[in-house]
Amino acid sequence: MPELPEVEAASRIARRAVRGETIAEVEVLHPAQRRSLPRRAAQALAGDRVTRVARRAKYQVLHLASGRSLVVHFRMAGDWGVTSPGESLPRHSRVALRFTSGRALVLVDPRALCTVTVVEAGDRPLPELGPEADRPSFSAAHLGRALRDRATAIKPLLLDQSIVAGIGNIYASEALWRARLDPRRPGRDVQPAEVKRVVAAVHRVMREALAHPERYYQDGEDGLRFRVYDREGQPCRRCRGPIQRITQAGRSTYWCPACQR
DNA sequence: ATAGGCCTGGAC
DNA sequence: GTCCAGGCCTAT
Repeated sequence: MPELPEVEAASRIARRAVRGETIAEVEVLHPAQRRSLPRRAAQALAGDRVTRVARRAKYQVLHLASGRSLVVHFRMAGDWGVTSPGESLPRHSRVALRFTSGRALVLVDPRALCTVTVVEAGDRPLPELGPEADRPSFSAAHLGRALRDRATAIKPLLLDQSIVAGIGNIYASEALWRARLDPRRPGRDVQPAEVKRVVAAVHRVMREALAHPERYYQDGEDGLRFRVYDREGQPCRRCRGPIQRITQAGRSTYWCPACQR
C-alpha cells in the first residue's frame, strides 16, 4: 500500500504502537530481507528504544535512543501489522520488531521486496529527495524549474523522487488525468499554465488520499476509486472516451487520449 | 531510454 | 503455464 498517503497512514500506526517501546529482539523471517538487514545488524538493535517515528516521502524512520535509526521502505507491497502479547503473526510477516512489552510491530510484505536498514548516528539516512508532494513547497515554480530542458515525458518525471517525493505509479496517472495533460508530453514542452494545473492536481490527489487512509485502494461505491488507473478500455469519467494503457519507463500509464492533451 | 533483477501472489 | 503488480537499483 505504498505511496505517500498510504505510507503516512502506516507511519501513524507505527507511531501509536511503538513510540517509547524498547526493542527486545528483531526477527528476520524471510531470507531475502537479510539483504537490507543482515543478521548482525538485526541483533545489534536489541535494547534500543524507539524515540520517534517520522516519515519522509515513502520512507519511514524509527529514531532510536542510541542515535541510530531504522529506515523502512515498503516498496511495492509493504504494510505494518501490530500484534499484542502472545498473538500470532499475520501471513507474509517478514520482519518482526518485538518489544519488551510483548507487543510486536511486524513488516507484512508478500513479495519480500521491502527494505529495512540500520543507519548509524551521523550517517545520511535518505537519498536526495524533492519536496513532499502534498506540501506547498512542491510549487509551480519548483516543478517548472525541474521540467525545464528535460526531454523526458512528464509522467516518468513525476515519479522521479529527487524532483518531487512521494508520488507513485497510481497517483501519477491520477494527477495527470485531473490536470488534463498528456502523460507523454516532454517536460520542457509543458507550459507554465499546465505546470500549475499539474501541481494543483497532485496536491488534490494527495490530499484526497490522505483524508481516506484506507478506502482509496479498495473497490467500492464511495466514489473514491481511481479515475483512470487500472481502467483500460473503460469509459473516461469526464468524456466517456476509452481509457488507454501505455508503457513508460517500464511502468503502466493509464490515460484518456480524448481529454488529456 | 530501455531491460533486467529482486520476490510472491493473483488474474487469466 | 503467462502476464502483471503500488519501487527502485544497476547495467547497457
